[in-house]
Amino acid sequence: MPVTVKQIAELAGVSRGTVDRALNGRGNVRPEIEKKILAIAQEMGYTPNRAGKALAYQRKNLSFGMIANAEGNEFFDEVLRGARTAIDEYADFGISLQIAGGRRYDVDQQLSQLEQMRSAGVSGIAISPINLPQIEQKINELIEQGIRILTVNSDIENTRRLCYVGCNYYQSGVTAGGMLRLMRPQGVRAGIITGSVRMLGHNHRMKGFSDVLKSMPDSTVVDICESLDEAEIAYQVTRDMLTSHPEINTLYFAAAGAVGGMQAAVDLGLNQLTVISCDDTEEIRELVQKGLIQATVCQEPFRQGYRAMQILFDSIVNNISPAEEFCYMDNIIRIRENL
Amino acid sequence: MPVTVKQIAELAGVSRGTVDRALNGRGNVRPEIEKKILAIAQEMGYTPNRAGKALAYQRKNLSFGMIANAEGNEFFDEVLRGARTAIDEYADFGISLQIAGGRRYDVDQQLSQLEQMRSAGVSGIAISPINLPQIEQKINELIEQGIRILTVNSDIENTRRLCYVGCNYYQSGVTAGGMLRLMRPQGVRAGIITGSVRMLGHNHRMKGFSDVLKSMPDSTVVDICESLDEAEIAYQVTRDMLTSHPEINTLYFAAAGAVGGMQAAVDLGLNQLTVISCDDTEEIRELVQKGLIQATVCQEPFRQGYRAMQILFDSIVNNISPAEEFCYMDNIIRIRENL
DNA sequence: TTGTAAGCGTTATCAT
DNA sequence: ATGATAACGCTTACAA
Repeated sequence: MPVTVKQIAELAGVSRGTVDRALNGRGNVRPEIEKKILAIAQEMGYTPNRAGKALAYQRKNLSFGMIANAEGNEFFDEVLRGARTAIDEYADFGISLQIAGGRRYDVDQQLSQLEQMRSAGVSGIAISPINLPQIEQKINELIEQGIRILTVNSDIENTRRLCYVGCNYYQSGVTAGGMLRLMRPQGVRAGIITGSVRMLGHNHRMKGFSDVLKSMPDSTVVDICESLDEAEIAYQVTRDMLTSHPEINTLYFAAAGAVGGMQAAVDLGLNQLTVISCDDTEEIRELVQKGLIQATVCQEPFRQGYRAMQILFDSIVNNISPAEEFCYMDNIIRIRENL
Repeated sequence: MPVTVKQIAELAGVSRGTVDRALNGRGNVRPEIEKKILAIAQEMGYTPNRAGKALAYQRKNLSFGMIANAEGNEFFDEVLRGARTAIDEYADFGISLQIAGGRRYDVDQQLSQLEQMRSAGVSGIAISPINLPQIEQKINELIEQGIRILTVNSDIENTRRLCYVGCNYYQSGVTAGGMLRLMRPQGVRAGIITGSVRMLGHNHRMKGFSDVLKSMPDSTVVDICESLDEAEIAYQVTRDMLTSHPEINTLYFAAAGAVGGMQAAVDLGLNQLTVISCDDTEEIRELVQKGLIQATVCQEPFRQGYRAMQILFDSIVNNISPAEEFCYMDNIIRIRENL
């Protein structure tokens, strides 16, 4: 039988209002009474009833924000779907979700989106931040004003963000390397196609992949090139790489770009390559289905969005801080048979 | 702004009580009024507020039951953990969980557990059933009396159970076969160690695995043996199999038994085997870590328990039937690098 | 500083 | 058959 505010009030010989003030540190309670109330609550193992809270919270009309600058990106659509699913589960708290999309890598846009969220009065924000000092500063400014902020999918330093929710990029690379180890245990000549060497996550993936490679006999990374996440560029750089390094027998796509890149391999008539990629967009799935990609390492985008909202909720509504600073998703291996 | 019973009542010109009776089919409402109310609710897109419901449900003191006869089984512990986690999230509905454990394969025990749940007045039961007619009959009897029942991890036929929640065994076998395809694309001579040929799930796994093997050049299943999920038996039958078929280069453990089986392989000095197993108990993880098992195909036990409770809840509290008759978990591939 | 009372949405009981 | 009312637990505006 769970303890209620009412019971605590009776035991402490005060009213429910006073208990509420004490429990939630709203002030205006005589210190000795406050102590007594907290002690009783502690001893009886009081946990607020979620339903009661929800009903009362409705009138507050809280809202959360999500900033992910990746218009029409299939991956981020999943993240958003996860976020919406979580928010739907908080419907009885009257919490709504504001979403800001837009172009990638546009600093001014992201700054103004943050500002707009602030003036809209959101209580918390999940953001996939551009890794620049101006953004750091703006984030800290909002946090200063009491807004809870966490990062999703990519992280940023020097801020007091609640936590990071997303891929463990290094381990993603290690896992890709592990699949390679099982498929081609030696004599690997790998070409890596990354998104951008300026993207921390992509670099961590490459590091993880390379670290595994180093432990394998007679295996090396031959070359690295950048796709900038564009199919045409991916096509060209992959084609160039494969042409100038005919010894390459393995490709690792550490970011988007597999579609363009594999087209190059097909055009060059290379069908003995071992290929590993990231994520499972529709296009990637097709390539896995066709056998052009042997395995792809995925990062649970849905859960990223879901967990992000869950953590904001716990922080704002229940005043519970995230258990870990880094909330990593699982690195899921997909092959043709378990797509 | 969500619609409430109160609003519907005003619009229909009746009291909240009447709306409640109409909406929940409790009877005692004039048919014309009932129709009108339902129409309004439909049109306005009424969905009951979860928090309000929770508060009201508290006094009902509902309870769910879980029957899994596998005392101290690491796998089922995870299923139970998932179930408990879900129930904790329904704490504000005042729902509790009754768990029945005990010995495996004891029909009388399971029958009496079902009976005990009934007399304890549970509203729903998740059961990992023994696949026998007596159990079928008992399950149908309870369902007849209004108790919602679903199966977890193993299924049973000829019942009106809500749905099955658990492993897609066939696809689990296919996935294992897929990993083999990537690691040893041809010339496979496979030995399979199953749990029991009387276990449907194990058979489906073998079928899936064999189907993939058939599509691979020069590959066959050499022999199949039963471990009965006991380490010592697994040791002996694996040892016998490997001794009488020295051509075996691949092992597939379609159930528990990998620990005993791999001990046999080690004792025989066979260290070039490709080995695939199921699940990720502590012992399996060790074997993967050591490199004796290359990959293991897991079935999300936590989520099985969690989903089972979620489906019971939706059925009982929200009167929503499960979307699919088969609620399959994902088949997760684990290798050393993403354990 | 503290208490009172109303309100959130749903359900159940008791009158009518 | 229907309506009125209270109850669930929490928050808060207002009164004392």
